[in-house]
Amino acid sequence: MLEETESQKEQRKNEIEEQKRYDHKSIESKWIKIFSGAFKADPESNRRKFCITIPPPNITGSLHIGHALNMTIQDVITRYKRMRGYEALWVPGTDHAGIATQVVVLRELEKKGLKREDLSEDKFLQFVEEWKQKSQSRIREQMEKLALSVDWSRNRFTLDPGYRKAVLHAFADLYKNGFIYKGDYIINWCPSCKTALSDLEVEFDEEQGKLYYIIYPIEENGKEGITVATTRPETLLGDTAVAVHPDDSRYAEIKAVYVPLAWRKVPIIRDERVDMTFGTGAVKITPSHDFADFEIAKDHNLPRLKIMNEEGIITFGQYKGLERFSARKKILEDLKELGLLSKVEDYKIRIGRCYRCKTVVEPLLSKQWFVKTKELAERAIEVVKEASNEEPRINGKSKKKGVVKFLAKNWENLYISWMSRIRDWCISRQLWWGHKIPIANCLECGKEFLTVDGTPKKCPYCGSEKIKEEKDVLDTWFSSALWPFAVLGWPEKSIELERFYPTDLLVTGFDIIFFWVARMIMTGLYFTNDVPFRYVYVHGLIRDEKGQKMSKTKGNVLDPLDLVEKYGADTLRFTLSILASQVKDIKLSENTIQSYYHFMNKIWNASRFVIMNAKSYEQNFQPKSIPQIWIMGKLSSCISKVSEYIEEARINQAATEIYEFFWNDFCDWYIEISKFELQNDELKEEAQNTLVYVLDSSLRIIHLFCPSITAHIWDIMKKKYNPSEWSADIISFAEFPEPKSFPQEVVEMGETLISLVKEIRSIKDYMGIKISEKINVQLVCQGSMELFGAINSNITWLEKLSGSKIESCLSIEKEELEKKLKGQGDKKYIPSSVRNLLILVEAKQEKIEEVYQKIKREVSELSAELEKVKKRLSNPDFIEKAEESVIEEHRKKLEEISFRLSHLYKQIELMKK
RNA sequence: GGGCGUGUAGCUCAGUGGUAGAGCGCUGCUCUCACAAGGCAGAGGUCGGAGGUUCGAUUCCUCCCACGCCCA
Repeated sequence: MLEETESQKEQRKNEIEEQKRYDHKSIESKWIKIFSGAFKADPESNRRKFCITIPPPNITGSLHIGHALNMTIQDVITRYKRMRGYEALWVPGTDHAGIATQVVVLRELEKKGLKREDLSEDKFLQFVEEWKQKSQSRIREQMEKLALSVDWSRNRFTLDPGYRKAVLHAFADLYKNGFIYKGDYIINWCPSCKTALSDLEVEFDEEQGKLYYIIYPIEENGKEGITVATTRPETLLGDTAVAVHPDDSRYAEIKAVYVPLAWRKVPIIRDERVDMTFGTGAVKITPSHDFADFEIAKDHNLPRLKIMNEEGIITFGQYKGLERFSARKKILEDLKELGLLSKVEDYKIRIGRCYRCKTVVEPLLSKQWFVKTKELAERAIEVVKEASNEEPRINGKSKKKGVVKFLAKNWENLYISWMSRIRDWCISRQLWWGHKIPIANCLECGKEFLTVDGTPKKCPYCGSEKIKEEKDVLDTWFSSALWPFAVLGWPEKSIELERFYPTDLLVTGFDIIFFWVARMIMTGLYFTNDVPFRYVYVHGLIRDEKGQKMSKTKGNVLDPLDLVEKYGADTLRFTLSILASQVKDIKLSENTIQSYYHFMNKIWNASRFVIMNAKSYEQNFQPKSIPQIWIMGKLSSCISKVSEYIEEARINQAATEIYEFFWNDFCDWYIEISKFELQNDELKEEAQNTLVYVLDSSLRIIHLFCPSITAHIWDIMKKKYNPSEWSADIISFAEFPEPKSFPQEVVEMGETLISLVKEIRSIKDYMGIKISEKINVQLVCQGSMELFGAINSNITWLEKLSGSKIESCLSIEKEELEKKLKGQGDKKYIPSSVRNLLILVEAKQEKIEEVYQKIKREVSELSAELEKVKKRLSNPDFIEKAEESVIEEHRKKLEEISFRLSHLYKQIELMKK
């Protein structure tokens, strides 16, 4: 797949060697093409499987930065599993998003001067079809630019023919088994979208409104009666009762009142649900236009009277034809005139608005289809509760089958509490765009029947051809509830379903746990008798740098495509990964993204160094020097940690871990040290091997987050070194690195040597000595042969990196030490230490005073620390109860501090002389 | 009103029952042949407040304060 000619080889060589700066553009455009065709999963392979289905983006437009976060998380985990040897399938797709798409498309048409009323359904569907195709190709392009490892051959859409089958099958099954019913019910109605909305599609907010006190007279056209308080006076036209609390003595005598303006005589009913303290304690009951009233009316057998139509226009009496808010005005005027409006108060009301078009939602009585949820919810709660004590670890060992584990407990609680209060789910929508409800009615015998198998011409009961099909469509969430199994071929017994279901992980934002996650679990259990996914990872929302929600109207959106263009997908993905936290929203600014571009540049340049300096590579090598063993040891612990974090879906931790290893350990130290090893004939070869090995492993890890840059460099390395172990064509299919073990004491020796360099640099700095200026240093090894040997065998880089001339000895005579500290001629030494290594740094006479202050401060800090440690160690409870390792650490620390202090004290004394 | 979450360096946030971390910003030095989008060295925090558990709390518990979200 990646064969190349000699001239291409030359070009490649020049590219990495000549390009001093990382440039994402050409690299990413090359690799996203390769990635887009590379991840076709094979159901027939005999690897373990790992499967994710994407939360399908709506075809309302393009992807926003939240999608980028969501998809990055999925990709990191999928790529990890794939590199760990799993047959990984990540199914992409899109959602038709009934109401949302209809709103957007109608808006588009309005811009062209076309109104909904002027359109036929067919015409509209044609427009939507065009829109869909544009939107889908835009989404695909965006996803490809994010370098996601999805299987494009299995791309799905919630309204494609295969999916339609699944939806029909599901509806028919639920219908036949009595889980779907049709009924008159009060629902949320959007007069602008002209459709029913589910409870979840209404957004409630406190708004400033008014509370109106209206007198309901006892006599027709009278002035005396019961005063009721309401926030929606226009609904009084539909009142069929006034309710009071049974214990409310104020109204005990009154049996009936007249509804003003409508002049309907209605009973006073007594119901415990009435709040005696609200308003006057008497409330109007409008069964057809209020949820609570609907319930109360049902229990008291009150008539239901509809006074408003689907467009929010009054259909009753003298107010007929008035829009609801103008009707309110007119009714208030009329009440005032009659003296029946006794008071108006400012009042904060909870107003529900349509989540798509923000129109004030009207509770309305209407005929709708519902799914009975109680029974379905019970099982869906069970499977989450059962997983409650499982480890939050993907494929954790003790994971039971058939349960769903939320990877953060708080979401689990939220899910359970919501599911326990679930109401029947209104699934019919009065839209053009969606799955038509597969039901028809016979106009002759009046019976209702399913039309799942094509449209029947006749009624199956009486044979009449006069039938009427349902016009309503299904709630979008009805079809997306089937997503995890429908995309795998359900209801067919496909090989994919067999092999990849139940899926392993769902990654989603918390805002759709109820809309979607809960419903998938319910339908999954019902239809497949299994959970749809084993783990749910819930991530936060992306906000702008001020913590505000991003929205087009606020103009604070960050477009992922813009960001990819400017900084590259690798940078964006790494930034999102390192910021991705399981509990909190993410505040993202462009500045942050920019700073991680530096990391890409670092990867690029470190790779340049390795590729330019390592002429060959032998994978099976034994690191020789302390720095080599040190970096290999650090790499191993980095690998272990990253693996663990990924499996716990702690993406940010994993990203931080590799970032720090790569930059701080590999670049800042090992590469610097290797510059000297490469000039040493004895170490040269192993240094090259170490460089290539560590870079290779690092790239494989970073690949999870930054696919293109790592694939690009790895490809160059593969062609250059091509060891037999690198069998994969591209890094995406290479094995994830495995940790190896190295002698701990050597790794620690490496740390000591590095600390020594840091210490000398630091001393030089506060003495005001330039980096380029060399100073004399004497190291006293306190009798440790290992230390003495280590210093001598690493003397070249120790001297170069610390900017000093080092002399070392095993131990030093007391007199000689004092002589050095007191000074001889104009030479005087300053003591310092690292672990048990005494460092004597030659100081110039005129710098001594500057150093004195610094040492004094250090002494006081160290003394305080020493006291603390001493106190703790002399506490018998501590010795008795603390863990042995902790005590040991404290002892070591005590030793180290005392060692260090003793020299500093001496210095201060001597300085005073 | 109920529930959940958050409060750590100037800013954005990690993290942990045993000596406080990163990035950006800031100060000083430094173009050393992978990288100045770099390197080196620093300044800066009683980890929101008060109690409690513990040998030991920034971490666990309780209460309080502030902010945010969800539900009524």
